Amino acid sequence: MPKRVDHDERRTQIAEALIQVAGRQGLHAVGMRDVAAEAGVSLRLVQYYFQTKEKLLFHGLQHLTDRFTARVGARLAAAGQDPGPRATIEALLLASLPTDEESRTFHLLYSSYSILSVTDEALAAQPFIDNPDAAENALTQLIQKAQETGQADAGTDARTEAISLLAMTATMGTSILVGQRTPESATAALQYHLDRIFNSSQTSPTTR
Amino acid sequence: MPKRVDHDERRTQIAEALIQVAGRQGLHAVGMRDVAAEAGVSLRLVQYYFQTKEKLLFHGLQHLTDRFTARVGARLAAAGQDPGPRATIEALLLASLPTDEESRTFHLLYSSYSILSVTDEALAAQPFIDNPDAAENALTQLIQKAQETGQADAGTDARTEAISLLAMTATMGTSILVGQRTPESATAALQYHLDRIFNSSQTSPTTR
DNA sequence: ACCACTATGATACGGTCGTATCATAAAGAG
DNA sequence: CTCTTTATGATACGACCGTATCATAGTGGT
Repeated sequence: MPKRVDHDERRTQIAEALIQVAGRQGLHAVGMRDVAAEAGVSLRLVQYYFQTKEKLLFHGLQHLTDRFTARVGARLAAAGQDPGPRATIEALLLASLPTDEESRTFHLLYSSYSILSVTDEALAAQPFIDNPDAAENALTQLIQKAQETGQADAGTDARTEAISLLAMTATMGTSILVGQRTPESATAALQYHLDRIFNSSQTSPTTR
Repeated sequence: MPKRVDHDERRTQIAEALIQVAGRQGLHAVGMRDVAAEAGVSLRLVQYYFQTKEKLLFHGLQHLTDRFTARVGARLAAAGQDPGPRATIEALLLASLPTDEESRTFHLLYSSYSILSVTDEALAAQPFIDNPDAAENALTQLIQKAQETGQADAGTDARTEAISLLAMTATMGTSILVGQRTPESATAALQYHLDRIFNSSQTSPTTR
């Protein structure tokens, strides 16, 4: 049966299997045999494409961030072109909340990787989010822009507010994940702060 | 050498060994043999006091929350009696940040347990924080009280602000843990919001 | 003084996991 | 059409882990 097959495609398929099973059992509990079974291939094949488990985990992480980036990008595009700073921020933040199965897996695995990287220096060396400050900088600039155009209260510290929004969103995501909070209440809390930061121009309907 | 020994004391000793080694290697990586070695006892003894690893983990978690509760209580006591709502909130929040080795371990293990409980229903069934809403309710009441006495801006939603402060603090803690943020910058962001919520009565000097 | 029970040690067992080895079927090159 | 290379399968190995078993030393009760 061995035809000439696209390597990258195969690797992607296996990486997605890893993400699937990790989302189900937890990242710590996935073995190479689980991944192989989930992908519908033999254990040997997983070894063939990723020589070691460590490399598989790294690639899976990479694939996860790629998919997440694409997802956020799609949400932004869905918000329309130039939807205004507030709607843009809303799209960014709400896209990060675990509201469906895919984003739930995203959040769980991101958190798992983060916690793992505290005690695993090999993982910590991996640049596992493109740039940890990228989102922070983007939000800061959006808020500053809104302040300049009078859409946002000029009296607030844009960077601190950006940091705060991201921090809140992260914890809200985890709270949703563990069942302590509903997506609705998390969204409400975020909206509360957006209402505070931005002047009362109405919310873009496409992002609600 | 077997004297009559206090069981609870022994269990505590072993649980602390678990916390120690888990803080070093990560919760997922601790084995019973590691715990035994860390406690300076034999593997058999760990089995003797905790029949199964699951029970050991549960007890370790329990012990962790107890120590954390005691720590927060000590911080509150150190803030003096009736230090005012803002100082009390400051003490609560800052006590949760991983600023020293002990609180660093606390935060790491709490986070690990939380993430683990998403995919481990036995852990999820454990009531692993006394009451998840206890801190939220406490903060809400403190803010409300300050609003009634004019110490805080009456125009804010006390509960949402409480939720937000706790959410921010949690993420800040993780950020400090992974080295993305310094304790100082985390504190500064929290102070920013306290300054916003509370009227400009100066901060209690004992908590800075 | 002896007995029964608590406390501790040494070691073994079955399972799983990551990895390695051996084998071989298919496909492109000449 | 062979031959080399790529792709896949079956299986084995050594390590480790949680747990169980067997043994025994010390101690309190009577």
